[in-house]
Amino acid sequence: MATLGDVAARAGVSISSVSRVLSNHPAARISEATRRRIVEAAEELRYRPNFAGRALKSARTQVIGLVLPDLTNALSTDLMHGAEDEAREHGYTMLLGRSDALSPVSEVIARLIGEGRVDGMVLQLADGVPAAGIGDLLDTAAPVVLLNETHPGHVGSVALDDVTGARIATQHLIELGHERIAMVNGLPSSFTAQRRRTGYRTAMKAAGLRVPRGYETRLGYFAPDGRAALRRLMTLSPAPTAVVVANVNAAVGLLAEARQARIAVPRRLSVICVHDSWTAENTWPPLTAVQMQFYAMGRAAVRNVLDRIENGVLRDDVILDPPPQLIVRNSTARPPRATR
Amino acid sequence: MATLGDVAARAGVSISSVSRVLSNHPAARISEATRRRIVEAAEELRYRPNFAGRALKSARTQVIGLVLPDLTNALSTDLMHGAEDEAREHGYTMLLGRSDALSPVSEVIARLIGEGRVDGMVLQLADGVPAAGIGDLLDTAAPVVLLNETHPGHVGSVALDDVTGARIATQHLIELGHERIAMVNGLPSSFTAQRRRTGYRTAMKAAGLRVPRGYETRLGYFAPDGRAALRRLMTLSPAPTAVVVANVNAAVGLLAEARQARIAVPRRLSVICVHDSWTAENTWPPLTAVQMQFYAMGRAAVRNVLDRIENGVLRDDVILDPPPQLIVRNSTARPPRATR
DNA sequence: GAGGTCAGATCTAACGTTTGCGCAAGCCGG
DNA sequence: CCGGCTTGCGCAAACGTTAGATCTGACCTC
Repeated sequence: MATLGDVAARAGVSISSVSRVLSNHPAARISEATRRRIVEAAEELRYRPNFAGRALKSARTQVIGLVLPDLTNALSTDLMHGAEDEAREHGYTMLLGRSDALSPVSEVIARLIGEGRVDGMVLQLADGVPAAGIGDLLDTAAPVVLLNETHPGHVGSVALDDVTGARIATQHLIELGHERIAMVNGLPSSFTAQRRRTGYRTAMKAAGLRVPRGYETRLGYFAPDGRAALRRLMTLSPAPTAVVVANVNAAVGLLAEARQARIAVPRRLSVICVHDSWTAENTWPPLTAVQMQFYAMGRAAVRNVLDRIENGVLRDDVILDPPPQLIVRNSTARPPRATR
Repeated sequence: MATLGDVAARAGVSISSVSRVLSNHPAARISEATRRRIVEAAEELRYRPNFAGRALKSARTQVIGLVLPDLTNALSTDLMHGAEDEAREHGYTMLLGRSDALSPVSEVIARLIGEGRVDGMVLQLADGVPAAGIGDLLDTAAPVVLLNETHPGHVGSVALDDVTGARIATQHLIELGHERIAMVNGLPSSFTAQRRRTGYRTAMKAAGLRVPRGYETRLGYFAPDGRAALRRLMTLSPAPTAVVVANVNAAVGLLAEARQARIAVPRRLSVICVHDSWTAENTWPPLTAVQMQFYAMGRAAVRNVLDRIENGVLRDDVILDPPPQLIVRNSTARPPRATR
C-alpha cells in the first residue's frame, strides 16, 4: 500500500505537504499547483491513509463498538442497522461485539476501550446482569452509552419509551371493551419490564380498572416464558379476556401455547404485545403489536456516543420521536359476550 | 492509559524488556525476578497494549471484517454468531460492515482493507451484484473470502451444500407420494439458486418425475416473490400438489398468500423450504424446512480467512458437516386423494 | 590471565501519520 | 534599502509498539 512518503516522492514534495493537502488541513498554505500535483499523485498510487498510523498519532480510531448480549435476536438487527447507518454518516465504522458468559462485559470493555480499539461504545447488558462490575464503565478512557438501562452516577444512556408503549397496548384493549386485562412481563430485575409495568398500570388506573391478584406475571422475555405465563393465567378465576405481553418473543410462545390449549385467539382471548418485528406478522393469527423504534434507538445511541466524543455532551436519551405505534392485526378483538 | 514506558519506569527496567515479557517473546532472556517485577507493575497500572501502536508496528490488526448486504435478515444473525465465535476463539475481533447502494462493495473494501483496518474479510455480495468490479478483490493486500459465490480466478469462498439441501427437500415430498412438485426459486443470477435448482432437478430425475413447463419460478428470495410465485403456479393446469421453496422468507410469503387465496396447506398443497429459521416455527401451519448450517458457515468463513492469513492456505469450502437437516413440521402431507 | 561464551538487559530504528516550528523568498511601506 | 509581513514549503518530533543489534559483566576453559 502506498504511503504518504510514496506520494510525496512522486509529487516531488515533502511528506508534510502531502499530509496537509490530503487531510484538508484548514491552516495549510499550499499553492494551487502543488495541491494539484499532490492530489494527482495520490490518485495514481491509490493512496489510502493508513488506519494504524493515523490512530496512533491522533489517538482516534473512528470506530464505535456495539456490544450486545445476543446477536441472534430480531430486535438486535434493527438496532444494528440504525447504529450502522448513523455511524457511517459520521465517517465512523462499527465494531460488533458480544458479551456473554465466555467474555463478560468487563473483558469486552477492556479489550475495546482499554486497547484503544474504539472511540466509544454502545452497550446493552444482558437481562439479569447486575449493576455490579459496571462501576468500571465510569472511569474508562472512552464514553460508554447504555441501552435500556441507567446506572447511578453514570450519564449516557438511550432507552425506548417503554411506558408509553405499554400504555398504548393496554389502552387498545380497554377501548375494545376489555376489563379483565392481564400482563405478561419480563423479569422484575429488568429495567424495561419495570417501565412497561408502569405503562400498563397507568392505563388501567386511568380507566378505573383494577388488576386482580395474579394478573401480572413476570417470568421473562422468551417464548417459553410466555407459554408458562399463559398456563398460569388460565388457572385464575375469573380468567382474563385479554393480555398485554411485554415482548414479542414471549407473545409468540404464548400464542403457540394458546393454540395447543385450544384457547381461541382473539375470540376468547385477545393478545397484544410490545415490540413489533416481522415475526409478529407471521404468527397465526397475526399479532397486534406496538411497534418500538429499535432502528431509531440504534441511531440515537451512536449519536449519543458521538456527541460525547466530539462535543463533550453528556446525555440520557429517551426515544420519543417517532413514538411507539400501534399496529393492529388480528390477535385482538372485542371481549366475548358473556363477560360484557 | 498506561503505556509500556509507564510500566518500564515503575519496574525500573527498559521498555524493550517490558515489551518482551508482556508479549511473551519466545527468545526473551529475562531473569525470573525482573519478569515478576514487570508483570506486577503492569498489573498495578492496568496496562493494556495499545492497539494502534501494535498494529502500526506489526501491520496486523487482529480484526476480521464481515460485510453483508443486509443485516436485518434472520439468516445473517446465525452467520454473524458463528463468525463472531470463531474469530474470538482465535483472538480476533469482528468488524461488521454493510454494503449497499450508498456504500458499494468497492468502497467498503477500500475502507477496510485499503486503510488497513482489517487483516482479512468475509464478503457476501447482494443477489444480483454482478461479478464486474469484483476483480479488484484479487489484488488487495488482505484476503477476501466470498460467501455463497465463486469468482473465476479467485480462490477463497465458503458455500453451503445447497444441492443437497434442495435434494433433501424434494425427496421428502416425493416420499410422501407427490408427483407434481414445483420449485419456487431465487433469481437465475443467484449462485445459490443455481445450486438449489440442481438439487431439485436431480431428485426429480432420480424418481423418474418430470418437471412440467412453468413449474419452476425464479422470481427471488423475498416474501413478495414467494407470493407472486404461488399466484403463477396456481394458474397452471394441472396445478402442483407440492412446492419446494428455495428460501424461508419466500416461503413465509407464499404461505401468507395461500391463506389469503384459501389454498389449504398442507391438505391441498404441501410446502417445504430450504433454510430453517425460527420464523419457520411460527408460521401457520409451522413450516417443514431443511435446516442449512449458517452458524457453521460463519465459523468456516472466518477459519478460511484465518488459514489464509496465518498459514497461507487457499481454499474453497463447502459446508458438508453438519449436513442439511430435514425438520418436519406441519406444512407437508400426502397429496390429496384425487391426484394419487 | 587471556579469550570466549552466554545470560540479562538496553539501545535504536522503524512502522505511517500529524503538526508546531523554522526558513527562504517575495512583497510592501517607510 | 531595510525591517516586517505573508506565502509556501520542509524539518523533525512524537504517538506506542516491536525486534535486531549491541552492550555489560560474570563465568568458564585452556
